[in-house]
Amino acid sequence: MAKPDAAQKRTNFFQDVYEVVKLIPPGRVTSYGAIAAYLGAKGSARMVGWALIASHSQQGIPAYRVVNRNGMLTGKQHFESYDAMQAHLEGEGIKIKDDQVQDFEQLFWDPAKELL
DNA sequence: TGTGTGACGGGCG
DNA sequence: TCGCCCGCCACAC
Repeated sequence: MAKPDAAQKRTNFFQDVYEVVKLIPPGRVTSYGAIAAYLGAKGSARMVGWALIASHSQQGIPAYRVVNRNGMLTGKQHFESYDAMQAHLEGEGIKIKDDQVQDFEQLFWDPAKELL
């Protein structure tokens, strides 16, 4: 792989998470555990969430399409604005009620299943 | 070098 | 049924 630059000292794990998140189709959402499982880091969903925090340094990372297993926008407070995450999701036709994605099971996008 | 933290998930009382 | 605890691995101090 490309030699690690001082400015790009991110591990492949982070980049891997970014790639998966960028593959999430509009109007769809996924969970941290699903991405972690797809990366083979099942049980380490926390790492995915950590990578999403660092995703702010990168562009084209629709982190707002990633929610927890309950479909709740747990990471909204990490966005530019407290309601930015909800606004982005609603902009794609996703209904949000009380920081929770409506019809989450229907909008759920599993990378290990859809992307395969 | 070691300790603590964290946008989670699953299990147990 | 609701709530609490433990486990996972990478990064920051």
